[in-house]
Amino acid sequence: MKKPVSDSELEVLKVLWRTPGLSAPEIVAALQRHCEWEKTTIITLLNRLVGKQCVAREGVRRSYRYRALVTHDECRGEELQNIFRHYFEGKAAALVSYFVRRGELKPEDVAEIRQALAELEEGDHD
Amino acid sequence: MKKPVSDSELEVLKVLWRTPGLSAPEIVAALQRHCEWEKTTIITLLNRLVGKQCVAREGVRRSYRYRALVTHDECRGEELQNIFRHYFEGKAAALVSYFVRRGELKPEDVAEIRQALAELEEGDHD
DNA sequence: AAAATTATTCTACAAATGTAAAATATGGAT
DNA sequence: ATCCATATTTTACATTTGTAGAATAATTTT
Repeated sequence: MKKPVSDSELEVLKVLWRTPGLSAPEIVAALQRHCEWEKTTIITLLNRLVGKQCVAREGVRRSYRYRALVTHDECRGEELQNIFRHYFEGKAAALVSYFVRRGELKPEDVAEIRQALAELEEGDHD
Repeated sequence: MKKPVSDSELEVLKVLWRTPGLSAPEIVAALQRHCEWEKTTIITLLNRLVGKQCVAREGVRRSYRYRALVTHDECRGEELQNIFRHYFEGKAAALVSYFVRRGELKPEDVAEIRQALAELEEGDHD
């Protein structure tokens, strides 16, 4: 059971997914371009991620480097699994139908989904 | 901004979605058929839901009746919106692609999704 | 070397969540 | 009227999350 990544922690992870190997100050800088968090807030989140083994820290004091130990997809997976089990009894189709019902799909989305499904069946032969 | 419903609270809500107007003891009984929670735990959750105005309580002491004030879909919406914004930048197609990539879609799912998309385009003319 | 700057750790604290025991109130049985 | 069973409220307490100030350590500048 992976520890869950909280919403705030996720923001930090996103930075590391984009650019692995950043230092804490670099992460802080990157995040502060878009949000209002204090430096220490961000570092707390970073450390919590290290504690959860979602991020690894390497190097020596004053020049630590961080990189994500969980992938974007893995993380989404965790959360989706959750909502999925709780709300859709694990049925992906129910989830998609849900979006369809709510009219949240734009024409491009529909096209893209069709595309994805088609590719799925491509590789499906035998 | 609706207050979010926690995972445990959700279980209680589910019971009320299935059968509106139950009393606390009835809710307890229903839940205990599937889980291990103590009576007081369940009632705490119920009260928190009332506090969040997700459940209404009516009647007089010793025979209160409860019913959900939020729908299944509304609740899913909240959570999905969230994960959605956080992980898929709000793109439903990205969500579907995700499932496709992970091979989580069974043939029935694919069929169901196609179906749903088709219906969507039906109603779409003009 | 002392001072200033910067990186990192510690400590803090409120709100939310998961979980439930203890206390109390009330209706029904005797 | 008293006691018992049951319904409801209070209180509790650990953990997680969001948020950050205070303290400390290490490096650079003067």
